[in-house]
Amino acid sequence: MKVTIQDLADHLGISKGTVSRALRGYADVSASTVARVQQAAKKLGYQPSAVAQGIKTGLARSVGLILLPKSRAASRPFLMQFINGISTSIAKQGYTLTVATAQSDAEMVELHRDLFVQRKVDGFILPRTMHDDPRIQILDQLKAPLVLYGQTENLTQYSWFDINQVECFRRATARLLAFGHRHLAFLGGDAPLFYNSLRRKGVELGIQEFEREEVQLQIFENITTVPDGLECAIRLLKSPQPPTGFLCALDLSALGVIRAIKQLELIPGEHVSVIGYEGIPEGDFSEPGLTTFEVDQYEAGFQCGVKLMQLIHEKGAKVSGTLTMAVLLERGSDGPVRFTSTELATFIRNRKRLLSSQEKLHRMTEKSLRN
Amino acid sequence: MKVTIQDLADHLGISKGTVSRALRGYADVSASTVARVQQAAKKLGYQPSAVAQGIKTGLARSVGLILLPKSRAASRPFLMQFINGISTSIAKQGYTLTVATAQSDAEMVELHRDLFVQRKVDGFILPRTMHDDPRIQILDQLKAPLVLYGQTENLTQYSWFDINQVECFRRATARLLAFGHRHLAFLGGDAPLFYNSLRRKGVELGIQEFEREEVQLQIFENITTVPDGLECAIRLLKSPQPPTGFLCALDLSALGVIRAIKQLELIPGEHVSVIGYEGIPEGDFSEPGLTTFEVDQYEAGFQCGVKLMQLIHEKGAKVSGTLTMAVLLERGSDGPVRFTSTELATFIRNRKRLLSSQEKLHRMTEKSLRN
DNA sequence: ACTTTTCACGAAACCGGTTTCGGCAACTCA
DNA sequence: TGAGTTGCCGAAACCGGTTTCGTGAAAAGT
Repeated sequence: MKVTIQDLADHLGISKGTVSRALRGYADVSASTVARVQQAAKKLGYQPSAVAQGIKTGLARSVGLILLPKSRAASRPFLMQFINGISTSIAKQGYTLTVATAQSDAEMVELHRDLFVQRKVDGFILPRTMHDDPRIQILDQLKAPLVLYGQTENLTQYSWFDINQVECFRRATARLLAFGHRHLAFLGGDAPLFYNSLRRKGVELGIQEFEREEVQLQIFENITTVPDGLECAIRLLKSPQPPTGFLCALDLSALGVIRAIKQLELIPGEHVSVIGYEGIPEGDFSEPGLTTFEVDQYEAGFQCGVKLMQLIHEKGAKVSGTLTMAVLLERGSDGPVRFTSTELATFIRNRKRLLSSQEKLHRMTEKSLRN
Repeated sequence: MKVTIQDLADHLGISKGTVSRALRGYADVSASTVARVQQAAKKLGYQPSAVAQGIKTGLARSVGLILLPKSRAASRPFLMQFINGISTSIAKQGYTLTVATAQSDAEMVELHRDLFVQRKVDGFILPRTMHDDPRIQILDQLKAPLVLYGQTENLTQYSWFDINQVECFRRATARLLAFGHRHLAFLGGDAPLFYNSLRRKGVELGIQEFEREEVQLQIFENITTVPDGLECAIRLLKSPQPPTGFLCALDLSALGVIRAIKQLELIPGEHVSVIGYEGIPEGDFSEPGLTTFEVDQYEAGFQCGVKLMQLIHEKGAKVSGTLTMAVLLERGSDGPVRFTSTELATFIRNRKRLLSSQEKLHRMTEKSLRN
């Protein structure tokens, strides 16, 4: 059924060693033999077993990506394009991507170890880097090649790729300040993850650089889902000193903030501004559209794949880090400030009363239109 | 660095054959030896190389999933959960998921062949089944185990898992008919894919079962993206005999239809009804929310994984097909009919004029509220 | 014409496991 | 006590490749 190198050798009447050398391109095989072997291989549909090759070379020709599907909701949106990017970049060298899922942080670390010692993969791509990432620690011990998607401490020791998130959030902050907002809130994401520090730092940097007036900043952490963002924003907006601009570490929480604003019968982008980060497709369907930084996840995966291939193939290859930018998508969720924080608080407090009268008027309008 | 079975055998002073038998659980190894071996294996961190195992057993302990990332936009949304499902179900037997991407249909078929003859994977899961699917043909030749996510011709020969899409669309159609809609449009998806026939059949069945009055149905194909849906709906709604209800094979096109409705200053769910299929997250952020059938992609992946494991391990295992239901998410994009098709046409034609007068009233209202 | 080099290939070791086979020692049974 | 079992393990073959080594024949050099 399956044709092996021995079958091919028998068919040609030569030794399997010669067949192998012919196919691997060694110099000490005559050109005519090489041609005969290649032709016969094609005819019989022979392709060397990656498994058998791997035993001698020590390489599985696969790289690993391990995901934590359930626990952190934020991991979902970005992954598919990322996977595509990795997989297309490594395909050029005959590599494939091995995807596994862990149910807990502990299992995640084990899985990395197991997959590597079982030689199922030759290296890893680590997304969602943490502070003192336990995956890195164990892979260091095993001397496993790895590329970070994201940053961490001791960055010079590793290859990594990342978006300049500090700069993104510095710009986002400067933007809101330029719009006249003076009361800002930063809704951070997963506190243990490194990205969160970077994004917060960007906000702080943006405020620090701004020297015209006093700026108020409130900081929150672990706001990772739409309900999180919704609830947090409602609380803040009902407070005596509500922020007029929200900087959200994640699009998902930003979408929650937009919902909160609308729940209070305010207009996002007009009464209150929101900026997100990541560029998930949902942001294009909310009303108004979410202003956010769009990350090219395909490119990120692609670059991570390239770096990992270098690490695996060029022994003693130097590690390298790359920082790129995300592009700002200006949609409707932010804009020039309309109220100061104090005015906004008053506006929200009086809103109920105003609303009822507006409702009445609106019903009148509708009726008059129908006739 | 890496500890092999020989290292372990030397360390214990026994032969590697005995070590292997001890770890594989053969009966002819004394209990005490088994214990010693297991203990030493744990201490030295020994795990057999999957590569070396594979050469003898002929199994790579991996299953393949090949994607076509770029060409068809509709492939994106559902995949991440699906991947999670596969990967967790096969993890129990020590299997991993190998994901590869092809850039064209032809390359896709080649990739399936290559991955299997190279023994990189032991079987495949095939999503997005087509009519006379070329992947199936080649894998049949190779006698490669496979599981379909979706249906196809000659279904009894294969293991497959699918949602009862015919029933979903029958119900969707019955629902719109019960709401009083009599002019319907079906916006089909990728014509070569099998799902498209099934969903269309569901619509036709729903209409056929309805015997009270005459129903008009317009059918379109290859409406797979938001812009596709938008453009198609605009055209239909501006026609003399516009549909009052849209049945969309894909959520993405349904979201485009909703945009079209709003672009014409109509209210989705009130003036025109829309129902989608799949349950992508974007549907929850459009306004109104998209009424759709939510597919449990995780479960789908999980079941496909289970079936494939059976095929690979139980030789001569019987193939099996499973059909489940998606659940209807009633959000706001559909509802009782308000206009007949003719009335709707008139309404749309007169809308511009009405709008300007409404605008005037609205501005008055706003002004009165501000003071 | 004889030696030296080059060319092209076969033979065999090797990679890290699994599995078969055979045999020694202890144990059972007549 | 001797023959037949049984338990346990080592030796070796094997899986399908890669790579090293050695060698015979042809080509090149003197």
